[in-house]
Amino acid sequence: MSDGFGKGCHLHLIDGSAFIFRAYHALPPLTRKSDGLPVGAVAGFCNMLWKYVTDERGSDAPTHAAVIFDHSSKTFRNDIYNAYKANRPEPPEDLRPQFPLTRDATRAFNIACIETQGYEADDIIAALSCKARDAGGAVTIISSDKDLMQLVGDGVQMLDPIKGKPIDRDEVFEKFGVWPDRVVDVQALAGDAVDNVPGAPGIGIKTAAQLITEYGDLETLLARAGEIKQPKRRQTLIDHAEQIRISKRLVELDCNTPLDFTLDSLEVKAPDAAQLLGFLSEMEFRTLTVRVAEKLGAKAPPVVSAPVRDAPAVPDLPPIDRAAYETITDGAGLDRWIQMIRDAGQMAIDTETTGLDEMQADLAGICLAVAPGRACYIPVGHVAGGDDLFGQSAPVAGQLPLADVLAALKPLLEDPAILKIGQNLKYDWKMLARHGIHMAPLADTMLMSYALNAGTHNHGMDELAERYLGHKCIAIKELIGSGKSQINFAQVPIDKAAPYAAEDADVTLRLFQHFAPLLPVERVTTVYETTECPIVPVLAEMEMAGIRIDAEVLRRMSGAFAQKMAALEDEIYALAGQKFTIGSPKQLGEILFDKMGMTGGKTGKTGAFSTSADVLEDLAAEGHDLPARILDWRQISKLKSTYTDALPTFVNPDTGRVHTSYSIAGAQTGRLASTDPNLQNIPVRTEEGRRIREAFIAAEGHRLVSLDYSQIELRILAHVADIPALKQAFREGIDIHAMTASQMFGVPVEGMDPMIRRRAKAINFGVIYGISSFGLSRNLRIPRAEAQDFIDTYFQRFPEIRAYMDRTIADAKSDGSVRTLFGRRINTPGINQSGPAAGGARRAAINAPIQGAAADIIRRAMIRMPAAIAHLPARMLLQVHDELVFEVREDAVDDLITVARAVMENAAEPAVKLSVPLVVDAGTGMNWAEAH
DNA sequence: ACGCTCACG
DNA sequence: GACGTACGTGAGCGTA
Repeated sequence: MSDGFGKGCHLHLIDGSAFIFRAYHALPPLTRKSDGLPVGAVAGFCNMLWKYVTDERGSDAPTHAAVIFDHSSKTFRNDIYNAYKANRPEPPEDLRPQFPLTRDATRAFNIACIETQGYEADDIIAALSCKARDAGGAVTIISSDKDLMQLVGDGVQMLDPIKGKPIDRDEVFEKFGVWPDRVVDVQALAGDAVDNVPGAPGIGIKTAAQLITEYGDLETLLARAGEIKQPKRRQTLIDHAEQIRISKRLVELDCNTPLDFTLDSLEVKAPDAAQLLGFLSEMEFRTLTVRVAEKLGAKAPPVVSAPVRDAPAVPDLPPIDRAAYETITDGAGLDRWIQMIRDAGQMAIDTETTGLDEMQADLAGICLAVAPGRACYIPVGHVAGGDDLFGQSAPVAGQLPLADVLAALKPLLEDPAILKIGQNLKYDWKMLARHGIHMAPLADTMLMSYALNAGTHNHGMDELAERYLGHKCIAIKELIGSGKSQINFAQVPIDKAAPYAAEDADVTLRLFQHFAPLLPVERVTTVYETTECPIVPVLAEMEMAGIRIDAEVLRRMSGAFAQKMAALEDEIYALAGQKFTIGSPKQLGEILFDKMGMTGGKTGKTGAFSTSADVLEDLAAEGHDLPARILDWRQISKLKSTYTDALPTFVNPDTGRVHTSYSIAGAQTGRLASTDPNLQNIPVRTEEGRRIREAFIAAEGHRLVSLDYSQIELRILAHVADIPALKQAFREGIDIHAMTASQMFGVPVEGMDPMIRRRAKAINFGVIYGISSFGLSRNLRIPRAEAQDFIDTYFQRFPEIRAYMDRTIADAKSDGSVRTLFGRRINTPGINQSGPAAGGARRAAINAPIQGAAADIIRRAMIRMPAAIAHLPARMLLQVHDELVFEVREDAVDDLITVARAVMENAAEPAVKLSVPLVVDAGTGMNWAEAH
């Protein structure tokens, strides 16, 4: 062949079997809708291949590629050692039929698909690597299997497909303690429980590496085993020499595995659109089919029936056609649309504005849609491109006046018989509220997706459109650019803006039609109707109210902090013996650990030293001064940059107040999140930090009132896990942590050692988070075994908690989701993973119903609050997860506390009758520090 | 853009 | 038998 494999070529070898198992464990057990064929692993496999194929690699792109599979479980290694891989469990029932399908998938992607009877994939990969390397080419093995690491080096590298991280000689050395050419020796000694490679009993990787390093290689070691000093180790090696040699043959990969094809035949070919799409649609992978079709510029074949959860069959809709949208520039056109909306009884609406801060942005236009494909754009604020000499831009001619448009739409927008459909309607609600329009009733596609899909994916419109409509929206960047040259939406020419804007309304309407029927099917209608939608106007009003800030106080604090930091910096440089960037963990780590030789481990990921407060506190406790000063500096620096410096920049010049924005669908559990600025993490735990709250002040003649739920998550735990001891303690109003300590350690509550109570408190919190002995030991700085003892005692004393945890995990596994008391669903797609990720998914699943129920309760309180306090000169300003902050005229403080407390304490009812009381603590003052 | 660190519940 | 671990967030900084 003229262009045969050789120098300059790059061969990619994909470990297909590993892909399959990873896909199987990462995904819920999907089945093909039409016949129930299990296809979850195939789906994951295809997604991974597609991601691999579309990955941009530039000059590193492969010229040749193959996916290699294990042919069967019996290989030549079983002739060497018949127990080889004997304790491997059989593959799960529903995975087996998927093996041949993954081969079909590989061929459909037009990638060479290789397997050989009697050999493992690893052997074929080894043979191909050797052959390609000898021909002068480069090889990348896409796998993280440690058994393949012996092949690394000399033009052969590995690539971890999950982390996307190359594995080179250094990584291999880190793992095995020897270079790749001696890896088999170490493996032969250490053995492998998973593959049932015996090795030498009692010798692990560490010892093996040490021995090999000392003696050079395995044969030398075995020959000179008699010289080993440690008697036990010496005897082991002598007694098991044969077993070790067999082990080596088991782990050693053979470059001479027969291959019945040439390297040239592995040349990379573009996928054949028809073949690939045919396969994907036959598997009924709707989303992927659409995505692939789009990328290949082909028409997606119809997918007859779609996978269940992800994408139910979409009714026949006209395709999205941006040319079909109208631009409304005259009164007659507007009237016609108003009539259409009245006839339809619903409208999708989206406002286009000059910025993202809805407190300050101006309206550029409004888009409406009444049916899929029927959408319009009403420009009202577009201006000519460039600014004139005075920084003013001239309005573009031919637009309807803003006031006229709003006057015409107001009756519709406030008509209780017309449903307003939007994506993130809080934004549009606030824009319109500034013009005196109070939209109702509302339907929000973002919140529908949140009710259905929390935990599965995010809920931005572009993502939803791609996922559920198979449509890629115009990116806003294409219109307004990005970075320094970014313009605002009003400066976009109307003919460019209209298709983008109208498309948003069209897409929103289509998403609404997609989601609306799913809410009852998935039993999330109640959550959506009672805790998602009604919170929109409540939050909008809170955000518009804002909170008053004393910027002068903050500025003074900044000045004081700056002085303190300067002094600390001098001290730090002196202690370190040099100047450096204190804020750089990298430089700090080098100084502490390399230069000054303090002891502290590296972290896994980047290999950098950890300099977190945890580590520095330990060092400080050992008597080092530098880490202690660094901790001081960090604390001040944080307070200054994040709070005292930043907060004044958020003061709105028109209102003189700070207006945060709450994201309703941001957190997976139902909690809100606060941004721009985040007012949910204002310091409180240290005295110095707490003083920042003094700058949050009430308006003239007013007070701030803070009401917060006491121990709400533990109370919920007591209720849902049905723990009699805990419930009774809450009913009797006794100190819950002291009670726990008393039960665990058998000491009386009276006169308890605070240390013991602290431990019980840590365990109580640990339970909510899905406790582990490791976490508890770190938190309490006690040995792991001791932490484990505490946990054992705790579970013994409160067995209901263990039962609750097991139940929750089982639910998550069988349903793919967990629910709160109020029916909120949080999906748990990672729960069936294996490996380290599984632990995290399990803890998240345990925590979600508890944190989520607390979030539901305070949401319910917030929704009822405006009506409950309407008769009082008071308004709700902030929410901090279990706390509500109000601004009240000073003569109405007591009334407000009485009313608001009642609303909060009864918020679970009537939906849920809790078996423990909810208790709300109140505080009041001129500022937030006093009130909290 | 990403990781580290740290503020909150 | 090892893995890496408390749950949920957002912001500022340094580094790439």
